Amino acid sequence: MPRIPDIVVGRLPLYLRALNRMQAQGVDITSSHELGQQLGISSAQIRKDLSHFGEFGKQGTGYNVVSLIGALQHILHADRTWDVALVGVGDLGRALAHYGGFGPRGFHISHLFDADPAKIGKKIDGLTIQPASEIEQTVKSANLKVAMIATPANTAQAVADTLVQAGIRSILNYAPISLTVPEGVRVQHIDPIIHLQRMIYYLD
Amino acid sequence: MPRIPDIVVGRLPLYLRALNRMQAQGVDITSSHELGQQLGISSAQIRKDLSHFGEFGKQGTGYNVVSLIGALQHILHADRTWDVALVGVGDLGRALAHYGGFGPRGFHISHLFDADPAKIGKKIDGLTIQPASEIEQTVKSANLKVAMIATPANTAQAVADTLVQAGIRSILNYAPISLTVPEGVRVQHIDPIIHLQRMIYYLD
DNA sequence: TAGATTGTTAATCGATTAACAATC
DNA sequence: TAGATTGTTAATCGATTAACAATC
Repeated sequence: MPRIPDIVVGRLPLYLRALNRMQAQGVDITSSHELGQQLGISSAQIRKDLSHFGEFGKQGTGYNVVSLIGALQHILHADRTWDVALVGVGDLGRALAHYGGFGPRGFHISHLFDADPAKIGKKIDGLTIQPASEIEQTVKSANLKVAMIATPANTAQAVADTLVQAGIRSILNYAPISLTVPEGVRVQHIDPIIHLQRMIYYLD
Repeated sequence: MPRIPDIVVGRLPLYLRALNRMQAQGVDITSSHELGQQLGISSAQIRKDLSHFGEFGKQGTGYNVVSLIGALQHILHADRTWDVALVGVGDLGRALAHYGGFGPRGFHISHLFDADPAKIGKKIDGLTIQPASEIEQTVKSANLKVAMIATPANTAQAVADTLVQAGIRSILNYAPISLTVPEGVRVQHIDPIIHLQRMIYYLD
């Protein structure tokens, strides 16, 4: 497989989400044009992106929704279930633990951690909250590769360091801070303030 | 002001967040190099981005943290408080309503809406949940421009249409669906699945 | 077949980076 | 002054788009 630009990989999940929606609505076949309209992306870009990975369509017809979903899931490694550690069980962490959208898309929150002694041992949806001190050993023995951080900003970097130390390679960070991680570890940041500020620039 | 590329505007909030952190740590002066290291961005890019808006540094010295914060807040329109409507008060909506990070950054959740009759009239942090049927009138009379959607996917587009109809121009969407909005309305999507899938591609 | 859409190439467009004169 | 860092220009790099032959 040739080197794929990050920006191309980043769009594949958007295609997959739109295709899943089409499938749920009973659509069998789609085209790069239709997909592009739904996503606000040009049809040429969609065809170009897909062409990095193979040929998935049929001239004159378009793409079979189900088989393109399968192909994209395979490319993204979303054709299996990934266990995920969640560190920080405050309001946001609890909302994430309850969120029903992970399971159907192949992610399973398998472990919860928190630093607050009052929370240790409590259960959320049948999952027991473990002390933060157990992160390293637990993540290692469960061989987890994916984690979410939902702690306050001031502890997020230390948590990330511990997670990486334990073998985590993908971190979804909800703490409002830029995390520094070694080469080979991926971080994605979710900070609503950043998104809001990107938009209010355009307001008067 | 010349036309600024979206991608440049999109980085300003990241600069602002890093600078706020520096200020909290008592740092008075920084440089494009230091800022870039913290964010994983080249120093040249930071200087180029800022140069779209004016001259904020001093040769040989760098940037005064406090005054660059002020300049960026002004550019982004983050030097005032924006009232925000929140539609959908499930687990996630409640977590957002409780989140303490909005106020200090100039956002104030001023109205809550939900479609569930059982929730109407209940209070969260002193704010009464209003019925979704009141969105249009309330948003208009409060002259709100910013909203967050935290409803299920199947109602998000209808909610967005109503919000836009009522004058909302910036939507932060937590529902896992691509929203379609008219020209002149900005949408930012927050969907953890998308971010997770972007990362697992790189795992084996 | 006629119509439609893919996959791909080449051209265009835009963003990033390197380098340096200006200057604090 | 000597050292450092800005703001900016020009060069490089990469991404997007337009266009079309291939073909279902």
